[in-house]
Amino acid sequence: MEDRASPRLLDAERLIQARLGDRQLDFDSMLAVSNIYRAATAVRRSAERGVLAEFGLSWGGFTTLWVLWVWGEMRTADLAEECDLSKATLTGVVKTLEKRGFVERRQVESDRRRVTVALTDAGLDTIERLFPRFNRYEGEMVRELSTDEKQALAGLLRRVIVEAGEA
Amino acid sequence: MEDRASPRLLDAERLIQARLGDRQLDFDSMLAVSNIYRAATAVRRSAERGVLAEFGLSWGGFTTLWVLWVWGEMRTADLAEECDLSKATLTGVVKTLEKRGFVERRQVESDRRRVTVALTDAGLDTIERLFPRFNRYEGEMVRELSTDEKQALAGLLRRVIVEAGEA
DNA sequence: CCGATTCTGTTTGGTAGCAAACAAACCGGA
DNA sequence: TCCGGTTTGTTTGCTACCAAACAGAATCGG
Repeated sequence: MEDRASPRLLDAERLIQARLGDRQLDFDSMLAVSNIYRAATAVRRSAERGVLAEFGLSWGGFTTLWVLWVWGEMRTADLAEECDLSKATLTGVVKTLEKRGFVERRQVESDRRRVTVALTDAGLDTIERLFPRFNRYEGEMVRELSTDEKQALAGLLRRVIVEAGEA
Repeated sequence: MEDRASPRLLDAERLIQARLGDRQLDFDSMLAVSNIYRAATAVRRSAERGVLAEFGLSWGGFTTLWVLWVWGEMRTADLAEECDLSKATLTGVVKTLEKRGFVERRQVESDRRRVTVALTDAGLDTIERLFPRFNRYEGEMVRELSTDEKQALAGLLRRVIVEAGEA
């Protein structure tokens, strides 16, 4: 019942419960939220040290390439929105990707305030080679879960995203 | 059925599916992993802009205070481990918390390489006032979920943490 | 046209985060 | 006693990330 792959509680959780057990607190919500954060950190770290390191990309850099691949050339503001980054952060990420030769900036003729970002040939080649490997890695991160469980997880998280996104 | 609180897919997910639908990919795993990350970002951002901003604390700073509150005075290495940060990062976080007067470093007599970190009175006062509010905020982040769903979410994530933590 | 306002992306100034290099302290064997 | 090897926390050098301030460009009212 308490096997390695599916412990009822992590050790840390057990200790916290023991130390704070008599205080009045919303333990279920606390575990849900803190596990969201811990899982995200674990997943990101694992990806950056594994498949992304081989391509010299950070999580944010990968996300940006991925979005440009899916959506094509985009205005800076839309790209930031889609990558879930502030436009200030995106400026930096794009700068790094430009240095690596993966993307290029293009001035918009009709409105010279605007800038679009597009994949270069090298960037396209990279994301096309990288994405299948990244997707396989994603599968490994959740390989303990059945298809139904993956969908349930994504669905539960979706409701948290909607809720937290508004607050 | 497709109400705001519980959409089957986010808009972005729908678009990605439309654009990549004919490629061979593990869509379930992709959605699970990317929603983990998006949810964590949303939760962290919301907390930092809300309750944590009032106390001038980042997510990492809060975590550190919380761990010290639960566990008491700790060696640097154990604190980093428990906060899920590298020891290099922890040095910086502790430095910031020291500036704010929330924690203090103590040289260990028996082994002068070692340093422990402990809450100051101000730090203790802060975390005792902050934690109940933070916990209430956590409840709001997942208020759309029933108790069973919160536990299911935490349990599914726990298995991802174990898996990703090893890879 | 012209001035005020709005919009867009970048810069600034700060914290956070990591890996790798580092220095100091400890330890163990000769 | 001394000399390698190990452990511990910090420093260094880098990217990422944000909010707020900013500057240039567009736009709209008159």
